[in-house]
Amino acid sequence: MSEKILVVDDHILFSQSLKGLINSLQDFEVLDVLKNGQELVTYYESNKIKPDIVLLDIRMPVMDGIETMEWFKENFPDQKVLALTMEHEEETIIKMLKLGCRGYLLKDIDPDEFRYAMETVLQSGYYYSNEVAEVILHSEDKRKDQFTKRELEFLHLVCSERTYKEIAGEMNLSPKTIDGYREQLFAKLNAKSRTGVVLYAIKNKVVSI
Amino acid sequence: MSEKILVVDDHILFSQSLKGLINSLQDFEVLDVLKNGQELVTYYESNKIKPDIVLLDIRMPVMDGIETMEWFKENFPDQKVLALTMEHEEETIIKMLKLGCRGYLLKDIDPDEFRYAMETVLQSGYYYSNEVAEVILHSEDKRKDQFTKRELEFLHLVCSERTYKEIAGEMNLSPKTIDGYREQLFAKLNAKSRTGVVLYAIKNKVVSI
DNA sequence: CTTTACAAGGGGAAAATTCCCCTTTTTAAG
DNA sequence: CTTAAAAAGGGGAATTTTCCCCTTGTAAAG
Repeated sequence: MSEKILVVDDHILFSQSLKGLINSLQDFEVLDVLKNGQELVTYYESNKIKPDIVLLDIRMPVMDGIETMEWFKENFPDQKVLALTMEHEEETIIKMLKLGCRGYLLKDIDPDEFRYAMETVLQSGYYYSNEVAEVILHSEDKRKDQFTKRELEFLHLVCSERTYKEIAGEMNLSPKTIDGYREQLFAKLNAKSRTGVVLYAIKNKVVSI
Repeated sequence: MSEKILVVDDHILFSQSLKGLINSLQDFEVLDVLKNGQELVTYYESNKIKPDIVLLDIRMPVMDGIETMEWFKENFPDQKVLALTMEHEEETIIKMLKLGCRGYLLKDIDPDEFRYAMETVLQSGYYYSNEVAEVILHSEDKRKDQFTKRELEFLHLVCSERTYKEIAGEMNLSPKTIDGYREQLFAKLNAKSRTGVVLYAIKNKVVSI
């Protein structure tokens, strides 16, 4: 009896190719190939066969992987979902895992490991590649470097063309306090200029533009 | 007689899946699957069968797609190469085409169109998807707003923690000249601070981080 | 109780950025 | 030929950012 797989990825060439590969694996068959989270919601809302595993990309238009995981958490919290993506950014990995994702696969995984990952999830419920395990291991450490509420507020304003004086006005603070926050961010981010802070914030997706 | 394809992509799951799909197409067969430009150079330097088409990803470690195209231009200028990538950044598209790439495929192409693209390249030499054709059509317009060579050089250095004085040293210019360039960028980008310039450059993917 | 973290703030000044007024030379397009 | 663009650069100064030295008060944890 075949394990049923649903593939959700907007890169059609990839998803169709992957369908071929999965169908060539003994014990696995692809139920359908969907292009985004919205199509998946529609699929679940119709009386179609539910899959054993959902392979879910993250970067998709209309409804992305994170949003889709949020929907699963609320509607089908036990559905086994494996992220399958190029995104190896820590924040994304942690977020997906917290939302109940059973594993996180990068697209450079080889087909044997891919098959092993699916089998592991079906048997024990979770699969972590070495890279992802590293991220989880170090994520507790990283938490120590998180920003305070006020710092984060300041950081968002720093990533704009406002002068510090203007930022002080917006936050109802003295320019001297702003200078204090600037100093705190410099220390935390090992930055030596506002530009450095901005580059860090955007690069690490603390702030989006 | 089958058309011979070489797949160059570091995402193994994708490339192995794609191999399966291509091999399932009548008249096509995959010679080999390589992980980066360096592996491809090694392949060409050995006495192996040359492919009819190379499917080449851009973002790869060790030797990327651009570098690989440069190698082809110098060593096998007539080799038919199709870019196959997620990168829909205009600068990248133009660069690849200028280096002799016969077509530029995005990974959200469907398998039928994919097959048609390969057939078109084999027959007439070139294939452009609608999206890429748009880029080419508008790239002449855009050139009017493009940065000069020196401005671009400066812009990349601005998106760093170097002081203008340091940038002047790196570009072998006077700080007054740097100030001139700063002014030029401010005018072109309607910016009023270095932070504004940095935000624009990153947002519009003129500079990547 | 002490210590730490967070929030808010000060004095003073050096360094960096921005601004405002220009210049000359070379090259390419009309 | 003229004009515009690109490249390189200058004097001078105001504004902003960064730096270095601190402070107090509150809340939470040990």
